[in-house]
Amino acid sequence: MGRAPCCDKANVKRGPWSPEEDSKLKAYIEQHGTGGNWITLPQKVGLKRCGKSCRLRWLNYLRPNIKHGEFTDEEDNIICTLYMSIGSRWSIIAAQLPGRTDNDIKNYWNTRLKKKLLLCNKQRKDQRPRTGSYINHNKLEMMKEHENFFATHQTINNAYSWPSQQILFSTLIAPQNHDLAESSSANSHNFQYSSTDQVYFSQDQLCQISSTNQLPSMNLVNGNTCNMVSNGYYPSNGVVINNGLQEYNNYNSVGLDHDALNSTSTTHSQQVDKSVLEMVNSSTISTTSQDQSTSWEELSPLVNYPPSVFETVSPYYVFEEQRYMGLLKQ
DNA sequence: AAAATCAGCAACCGCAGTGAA
DNA sequence: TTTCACTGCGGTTGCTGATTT
Repeated sequence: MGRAPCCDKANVKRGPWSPEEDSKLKAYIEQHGTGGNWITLPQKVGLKRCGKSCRLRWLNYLRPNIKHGEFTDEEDNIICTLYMSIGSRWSIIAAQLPGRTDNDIKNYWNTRLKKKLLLCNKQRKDQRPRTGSYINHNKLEMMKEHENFFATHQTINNAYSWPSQQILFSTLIAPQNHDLAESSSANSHNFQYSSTDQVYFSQDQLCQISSTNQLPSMNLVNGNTCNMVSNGYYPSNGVVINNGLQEYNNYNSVGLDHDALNSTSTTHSQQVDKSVLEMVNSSTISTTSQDQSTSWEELSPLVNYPPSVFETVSPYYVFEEQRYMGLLKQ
């Protein structure tokens, strides 16, 4: 027994929207809003459409400031970086790209960006063979650097008192103290994440952390801007996820070493996001249909050890979801 | 020129989370 | 505490135009 359908499928129109339907829906919402109830909206508007269909049409096509067309390099970079770190959480990724919808980004990734990355990777493989000794040497160095970083940035790990205004930090690794996330349960309630892969920082702390970085800025909910932190994640095992295509050829990238990743010291391995481990273990990034699945081996060269990362590194990457959620509430 | 294949993308489906009753 | 309607999201489908054979 499944759940009841949201509408009478026999009596609703499906398929592409006509210009008339678009203008009806747009005019109604602009005048009256959604009323917080999509299910009853079609009836009010006079459309023979499912409420979910109306919602989708509005969010993906009709609402103001929707951006269609070519993605910029900067947008490519943001999508790549976030996908590599948080996976296919398209709504979160969309929150970083004003005017873009999650559906747009999902389609763009599946049809073009992924291929672009794979092509890029193939070219690199042809040009620059890997060596095991290089991997091991750099991993050790990275781990040492990482230890030093945390030793000198204790405020990041030990700041347990949070001012009221908070934004979400999502991390590739769980924070040193998982209670950080628990302590913000009221906020975490608003976001659908497990407590092990998120932690909240106040805006003050965020700006303090980001003050040394060199990456593009990002708009916060209150209108302030904050720079993206670092040029990649900085997980405790020393693996750094690159910030995208532009830096792609600048680093002596090495592939992710499965054994090394799984056998890092206990405290480190415990902090590696389990989804990453799953990807590594399965050697596959789950995408959509089977023929579109992407091998982790193929994409792993995006996981880099860029030497320059230590000059400006901060261990976390920021992203902000509330702007997008705000749009949804409009 | 026609058929087959591919690529892009809009739209749908169904699950999970949420909150009100 | 439970139930259920509703929303939001990610995965998937299928249509359409472009390209290749």
